[in-house]
Amino acid sequence: MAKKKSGRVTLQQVADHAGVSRATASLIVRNSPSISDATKKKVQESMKELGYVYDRVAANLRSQSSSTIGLIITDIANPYYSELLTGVHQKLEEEGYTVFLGTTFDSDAKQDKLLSTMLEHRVGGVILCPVSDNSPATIERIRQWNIPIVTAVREIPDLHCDYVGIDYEKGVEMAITHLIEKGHNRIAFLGGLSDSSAWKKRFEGFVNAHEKAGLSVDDSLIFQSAVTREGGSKALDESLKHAEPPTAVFCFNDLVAFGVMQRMRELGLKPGEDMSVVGFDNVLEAATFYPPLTTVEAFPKHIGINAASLLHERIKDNSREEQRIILEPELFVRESS
Amino acid sequence: MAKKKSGRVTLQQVADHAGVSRATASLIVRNSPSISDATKKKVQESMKELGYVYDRVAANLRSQSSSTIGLIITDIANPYYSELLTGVHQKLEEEGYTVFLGTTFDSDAKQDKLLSTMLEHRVGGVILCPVSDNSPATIERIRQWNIPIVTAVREIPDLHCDYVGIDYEKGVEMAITHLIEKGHNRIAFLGGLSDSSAWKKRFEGFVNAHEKAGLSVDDSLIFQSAVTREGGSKALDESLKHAEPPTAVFCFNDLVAFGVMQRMRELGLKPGEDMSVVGFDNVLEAATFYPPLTTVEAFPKHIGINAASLLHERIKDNSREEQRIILEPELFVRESS
DNA sequence: ATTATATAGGACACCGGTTACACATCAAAA
DNA sequence: TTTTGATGTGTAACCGGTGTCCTATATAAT
Repeated sequence: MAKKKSGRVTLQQVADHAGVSRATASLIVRNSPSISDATKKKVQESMKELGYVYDRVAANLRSQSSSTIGLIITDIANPYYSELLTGVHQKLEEEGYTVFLGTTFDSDAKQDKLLSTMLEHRVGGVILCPVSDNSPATIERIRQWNIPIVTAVREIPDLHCDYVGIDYEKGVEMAITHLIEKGHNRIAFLGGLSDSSAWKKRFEGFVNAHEKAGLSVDDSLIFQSAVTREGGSKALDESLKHAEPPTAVFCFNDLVAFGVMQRMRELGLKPGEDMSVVGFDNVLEAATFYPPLTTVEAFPKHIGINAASLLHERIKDNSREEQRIILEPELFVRESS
Repeated sequence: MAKKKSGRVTLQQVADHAGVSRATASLIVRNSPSISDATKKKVQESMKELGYVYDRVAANLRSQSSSTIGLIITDIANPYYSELLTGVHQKLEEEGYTVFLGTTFDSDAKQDKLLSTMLEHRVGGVILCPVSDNSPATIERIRQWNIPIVTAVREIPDLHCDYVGIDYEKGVEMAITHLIEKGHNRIAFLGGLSDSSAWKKRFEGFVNAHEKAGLSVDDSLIFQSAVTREGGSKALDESLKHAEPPTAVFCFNDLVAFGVMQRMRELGLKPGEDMSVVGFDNVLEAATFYPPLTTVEAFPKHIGINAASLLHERIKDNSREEQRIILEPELFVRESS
């Protein structure tokens, strides 16, 4: 928060310099058609000469509009989110929005604060990748503000708003079915926390695939952990302590899978040979990891683009029917399985 | 850009509801000491009841201040920048700033547009990771605006402003000296474009290390490429066409090194055995790649934190002496060499 | 009782734009 | 000649806060 006695050139100064009124100058910056070419040119020259910089903030204040949107994600260190961010940026910059970025590190409190801050900054709307457990208070606040909002990646239960995500259940089912077809029947589920909705959806897919193959799920092969490389490493250790260790592991996401595979190598195990590993997300690194990771493409960039489009639509008409876009996942089989 | 006939609650409404003047209410949101506890409480209750949201934009307009800063980077897909971003965020959120993010993809035109947009949004200052070649026009514009600005990662020649970076020359020298000590004397330099200042600095380090060891640099072992995985892959191919191929390669950065190592495996070569590879940056992935990459730590997060601090200082006093912070690089020897 | 000094709160202009509306000018239509 | 309408520009209020200055009341000091 800082003071800046800026020597900012104002529209008034431009108008004075060009010998017109401020209103006329204003019409020119917004290139209104009802201005003669002569005055237009005259004023534009004054602008250049004085080094005029348009003040979008003042303009937005008066016109009750906004040219910014907020993007709230959980962690930029996760390439999944940086790809999503790329998608959002790409789409919204086309539309002339500038993006406020905030990261929650999966903390509800932080998310709450970010939402407030962004509102205070008059964002036109928000794309929110919610934390894993949202307090009812947060949900209530969002609902009351009635600001254009699109959730992405994770859905907030009970909050009815636009949403973009993929069919996690189906994605996991594809991955597990693939492992079962490869002959595995003791498949572990590593990583994630079972109280998050993201985990629950994945788990349903996990169960479905087993059921369709006539197998039953062994609950003792479920190992929760933080959704990080380190979490994956620890979860693997736990799973290997099992009396009858799994022959294949499904990881909550690619980050966890990387941790698992790294740990396997440390223990002298070869991913893909001694044990199959599949991940979820298909971040760029998945294809270049050694061995390349079998994983489910989760289209982060597409999610970003779609979320941006939905937000743009909603900003134009906040009362329209709410929309959900669920992208179809895709399995990429590589050498880790 | 969107219109929103917001049902925003204003300070006036709060004041009316509480039976005080707008000015008094204003003093309360800024918790001025000269307000009695009774009225303070009364007004705060009105705020809660009406669901008042502070309008930082209007406040900033009047007080000629800003609570936002702009961060301009070249590419979020590069983990180096996402780590830098994390550092910036961490520091500036402490100070109460909100961050506008923009990515240039190394295009001067895009950078120019982003700078304008951010100025129009009244940012209090900008942290700029400049594109590799800045047009003189851009430089002149930045200079004229006289806005608090800190450059990071790359320096802009002729633009005198605060800067945070590392000692690239020394970093490369450490890496090359390491290779020479391992017995290599035909070392290739892969990736990057020789007209960027970042490339030139690295090259100086490359030359210095050779000179100190009494070796001469073979210009035919320099292969430029885009600073991406694909670029690295192609550069490696080129280098292998050489009549007398190198026994070790130095890569412009880790991304290039990953491309190089991936390509090596495709060709049946083992990084670290058939050919040594070193990178630059030490992104998180470097330690978990297979084989783990020998590389020079470039402290992106620290750069971010330092840049944020410098910017904060400069915003407080734009006329102070310009500062440069050059961090010392550090070599991480791993299995790729 | 009178003056001095805080203390609490109000009135009003202002930040840099936009907008509704009024007004002047000039050409074409009646 | 008067009316009509289109075109181009000015006037003044307004967006939602902050800053400056001023007044009313209470308390303390003389």
